[in-house]
Amino acid sequence: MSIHEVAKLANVSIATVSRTLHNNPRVSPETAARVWQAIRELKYYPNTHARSLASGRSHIVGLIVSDITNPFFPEMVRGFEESASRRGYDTIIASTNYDPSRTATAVRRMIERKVDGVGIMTSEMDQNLIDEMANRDVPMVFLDVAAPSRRISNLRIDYVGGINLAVRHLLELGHRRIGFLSGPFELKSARTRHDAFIECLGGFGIFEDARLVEQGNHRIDGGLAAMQRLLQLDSPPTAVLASNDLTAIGALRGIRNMGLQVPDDISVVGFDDIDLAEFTEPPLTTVRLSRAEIAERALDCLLLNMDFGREGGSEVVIGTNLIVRKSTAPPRRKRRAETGQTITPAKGRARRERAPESIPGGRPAPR
Amino acid sequence: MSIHEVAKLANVSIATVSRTLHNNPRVSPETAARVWQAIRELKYYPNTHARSLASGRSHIVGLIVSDITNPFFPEMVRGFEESASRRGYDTIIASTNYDPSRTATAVRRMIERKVDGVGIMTSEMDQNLIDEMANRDVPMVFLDVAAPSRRISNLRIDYVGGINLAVRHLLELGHRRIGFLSGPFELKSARTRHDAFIECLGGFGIFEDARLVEQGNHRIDGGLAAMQRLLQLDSPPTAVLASNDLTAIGALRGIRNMGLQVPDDISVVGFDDIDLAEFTEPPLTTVRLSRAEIAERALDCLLLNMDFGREGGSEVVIGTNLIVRKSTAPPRRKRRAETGQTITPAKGRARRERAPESIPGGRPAPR
DNA sequence: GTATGGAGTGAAAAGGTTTTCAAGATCGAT
DNA sequence: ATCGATCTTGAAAACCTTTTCACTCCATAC
Repeated sequence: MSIHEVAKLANVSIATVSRTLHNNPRVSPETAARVWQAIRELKYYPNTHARSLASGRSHIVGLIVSDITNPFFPEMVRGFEESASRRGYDTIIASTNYDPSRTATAVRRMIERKVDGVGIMTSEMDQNLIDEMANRDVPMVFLDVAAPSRRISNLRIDYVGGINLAVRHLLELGHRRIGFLSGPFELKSARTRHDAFIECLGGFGIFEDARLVEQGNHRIDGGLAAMQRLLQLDSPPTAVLASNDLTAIGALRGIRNMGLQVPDDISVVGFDDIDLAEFTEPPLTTVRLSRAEIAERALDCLLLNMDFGREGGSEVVIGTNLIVRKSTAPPRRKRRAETGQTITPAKGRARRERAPESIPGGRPAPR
Repeated sequence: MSIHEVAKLANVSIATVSRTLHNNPRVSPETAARVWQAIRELKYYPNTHARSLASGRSHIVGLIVSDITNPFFPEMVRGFEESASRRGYDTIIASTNYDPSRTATAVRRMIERKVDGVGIMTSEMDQNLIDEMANRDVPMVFLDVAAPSRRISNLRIDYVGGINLAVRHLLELGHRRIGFLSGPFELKSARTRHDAFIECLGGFGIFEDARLVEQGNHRIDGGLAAMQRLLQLDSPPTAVLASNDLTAIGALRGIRNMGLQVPDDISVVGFDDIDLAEFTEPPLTTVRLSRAEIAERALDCLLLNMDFGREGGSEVVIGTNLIVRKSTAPPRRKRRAETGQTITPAKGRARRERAPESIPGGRPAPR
């Protein structure tokens, strides 16, 4: 059943039906009413394929993520799909699983579907594939990858700001020996976070100590293992910052496995604020990075670059802020758990940097 | 750039190009070679919209889930997208967020895109919408909703089997007072799981005790609250089975908050085996329900119903199995935590059913 | 009474592919 | 040499919509 039957029933031409469907003001109210009536009567749904073919716009946006199974992504996917839907676009999704061949397939599919834009939320993307799309004038938006260029926008995450907040928070609590649990260095986003950490520490006048950085894999098991290595040091850190929340959760576990307590023995700060962070034991202090905002901005960028043939891509900064929960506290203070459980004394480890000097340029610790 | 340019370059008609693209055996090898060469040379990608329009098949499948943010779904989405992609289909996704209007929109979009099939992984779906699709002969596959019918398949999850395994496991450990943390009864899937539990208990000759069932919301907070209510009972259960893992995780937390230990004071069993279950504290014993399998079978059903115009839908049973981790143990036995922590004695609560009678029809408890 | 202009509508082309039907070429058999 | 069968190819219709252009009315202005 097509526009023709509607036209026949409403006793108009198909052109008029089409115009009516698009609320074109040039069709008279009476005619429009008749047409809508016919549409309802026949339960007519326009054929998007014909539509795309004729108009050249598919009203589909693509979303490529590296691993939808990583808790960071579902919230983003949902936001993206929601935003897109609200603006009249359908979302076709691809989870590449870090596999280049799957990524290539995904790109091919996007091109074949003539997507009106694509969000690329994985940093591991072959330049050839990007070019392939660029050549076809597909607007793209990346997450923290490169400078914007023709029809290519970039969402720049304010890692430095977020990590600064986290580090300052720890410094204010009195920590001086702060460890970092990085992600896998193959991942650009992991490197960026790590570099921000080092830079930030430098900014506070604290020298880098390579032993305090351990590499995880952005998953729980990696965080656990990395934390265990850190705890093996002669003088382990009194606080650690993790490259993402999953890593932090692993760290929480690693610390508990050693018979230590968070935050009394060691403070832990995560990054991302995934849904789960609120529910860890103890609830995780973490740097929040709003996935909904990322999604929304991504769509903004895409639409901007397709609706007006505006050539230049934009760069928009995604802010971060610190969510203080229960996994951070001043160093070396013991306190009783609310449940009344007896506390295991931290097994005698050498500690240093006990002196609560004031933070360079900061205010005194809150307690 | 279209099939025409390829045709011109290869010096054949567009019909031949089309045939070549589909590996139609009636085009001679030499011609085919020439055509492929031209395709490569021009980097030609077929236009799927034209293709869909002409052929009537869109090679798109839809996937409707209730909330992609629920950890149960991402793994399924990934599996679905992967399976679909492997078979040459793109996936358009919709997360309805339990909102009927969003669901309606989703269905409308699916119809307009002329999806070749749709997986409906939310039990809350208006019959009108289903009819709308059925009238258009869209193959559908549901997760545990109704009996199969014309072009509608159903994946039946063996809840009863899984819950039986769990209950038997607990009985064998010596538990007799087993609580149930249900999901919200508005959700059909929650009711199904609850009913299976009651039925199963009956099968083992244990009477239902309504006080041992508390309702959560299939999320962590709901599980926590429900568990707290359960612990308020004069004689709380020695083990609880949760309607899903998130609820179980909440229960874990609720139990710990009361100063009790899992599994020493109370055993907890989850349902689903989400990725996270392996990483809870302690690791969660749970009934595994493979999302990858669900996804794969869903596609199977869909393809079956579209490729051959096979009218009848299928019903396929998705198996479940028990993954025993560390959250279950015999009741009332104290043991020291490996960490050497002092154990808080369970605050003097009345307990019953201590007698380790043998399980009706079961073998003796393993220890 | 004739231009002028705008509003409302329809006819038809265009968009890129699949698919049917027909035709030409080639080959083997008679 | 002719007929028929088989293989290969091309022409053209069909899929459903958007969009341009042109046309008809009708009202207004001169």
